[in-house]
Amino acid sequence: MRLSRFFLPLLKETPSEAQIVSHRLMLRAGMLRQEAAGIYAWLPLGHRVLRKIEEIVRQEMDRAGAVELLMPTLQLADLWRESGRYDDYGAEMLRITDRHERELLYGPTNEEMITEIFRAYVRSYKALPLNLYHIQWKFRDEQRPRFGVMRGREFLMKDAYSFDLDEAGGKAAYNRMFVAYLRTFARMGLKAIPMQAESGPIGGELSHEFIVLAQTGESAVYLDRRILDLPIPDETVDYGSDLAGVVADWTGRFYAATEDVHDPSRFEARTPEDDRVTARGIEVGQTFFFGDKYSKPMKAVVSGPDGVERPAQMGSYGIGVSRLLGAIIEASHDEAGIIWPEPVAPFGVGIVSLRPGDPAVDAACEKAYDALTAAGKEPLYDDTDDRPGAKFAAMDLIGLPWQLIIGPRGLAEGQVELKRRATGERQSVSLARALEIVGA
RNA sequence: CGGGGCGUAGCGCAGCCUGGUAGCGCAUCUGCUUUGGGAGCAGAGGGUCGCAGGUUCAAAUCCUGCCGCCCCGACCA
Repeated sequence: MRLSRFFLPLLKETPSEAQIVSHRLMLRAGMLRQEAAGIYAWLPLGHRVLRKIEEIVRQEMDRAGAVELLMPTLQLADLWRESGRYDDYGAEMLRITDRHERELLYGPTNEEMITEIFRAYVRSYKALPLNLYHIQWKFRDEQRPRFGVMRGREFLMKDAYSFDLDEAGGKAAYNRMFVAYLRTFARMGLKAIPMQAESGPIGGELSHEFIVLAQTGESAVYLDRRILDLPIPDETVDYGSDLAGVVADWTGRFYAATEDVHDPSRFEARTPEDDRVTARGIEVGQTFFFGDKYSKPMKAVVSGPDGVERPAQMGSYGIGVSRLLGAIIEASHDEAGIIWPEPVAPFGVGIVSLRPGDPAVDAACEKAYDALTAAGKEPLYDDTDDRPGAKFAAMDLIGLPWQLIIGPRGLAEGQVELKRRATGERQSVSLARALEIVGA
């Protein structure tokens, strides 16, 4: 992409509504525009990151055996009356009436709808286990939206729903999602720690919150340092095998709790003083196993091998896709701007032309642009007439992993400059060598 | 939902107390000069002062109501 053809409305000054660093940086980097409290338009740069995150989530869900579908944003109130949650949910649920006076709601989650779909088609244990997921916009009418995408009202969420015949099957499904979550967040460059959680309005007794550690996190967390060194299952993990051991490693060995459920005396009893860490965290996902909480009232039953019908054992598994943008920035930035982990960066390499119009500079930039494009590195080529200083500041702000700086001075000596955004490290090398280093 | 604050040009703000018909910086546009870490000079465009009433010869300014947004708390993916 040529910057002169892109839409990247950078702000030099910080809009006054933005309080936390991720919100400020997303606005300044031209990723996001607020349209109403907690409701945002995703500008091209933000949209590219959103899609990258979504794709990682999708790949890991598919790998774990989940099947993607897409449910609507609007749901009938009657469906929610079946589970009893229409009245329970309160003012957080956005309720809408159509021209026929039909009561609708903008879905805050989809347990009822997925259960309705399941019961319409699935009758036999032979179709199980089944895990269906979608990535869709949700709406929760927060009393006080804040922190940009970290706590918006409209947000993009991946939610998966597992169906099994019995509790053992349901817990195995839970474990598969648990492992998939470890992998998903790790692939985005995040340390997300599963912590014992309250299950809130979703219900159920088995639940974990996945918490990203960041100094600016919304809530305090307490954990055993050693949990940070536990290995993440690699891509060869066998989702057909028993994963209870992996889950037990992450949940049973070391203390980790959010402030809501923190128990100081247990923390001190289980964790040596030197390993006790108090930090702040951002919740990016939550897993629930809730058995027949929805399947029973909604009559989603399957026949077992014995011919007896019983309610499906269900779990649900959410990831805050749009919130992850904020969480990643909170965990990865400096004074100059964002530092994107490579897998979610909107572009892989920024090419900075220090003198557009100079034949040698133009030729070198074009060559780099073609090579990087061909190698799938998704370059962003700053071919504008801005001054060098402005270009450097812009590149640092938008946080691409690499900056390839090409100017007449260096080219005269056969060199370009390659800068690593994360470390600030620069090296002067030949263009060919620079392309080799970034993998083109 | 309790408490507080703010709505003036795309962004950041001053002006309001003490009414006299709107200003600064950045950004934008034009020209010239510049060009390796957010350039300089000269000129230009852009605002029903959140909305609706009211007071007044006159309202950004005073009064009333409404709307929107932000912050602290309670609550939450």
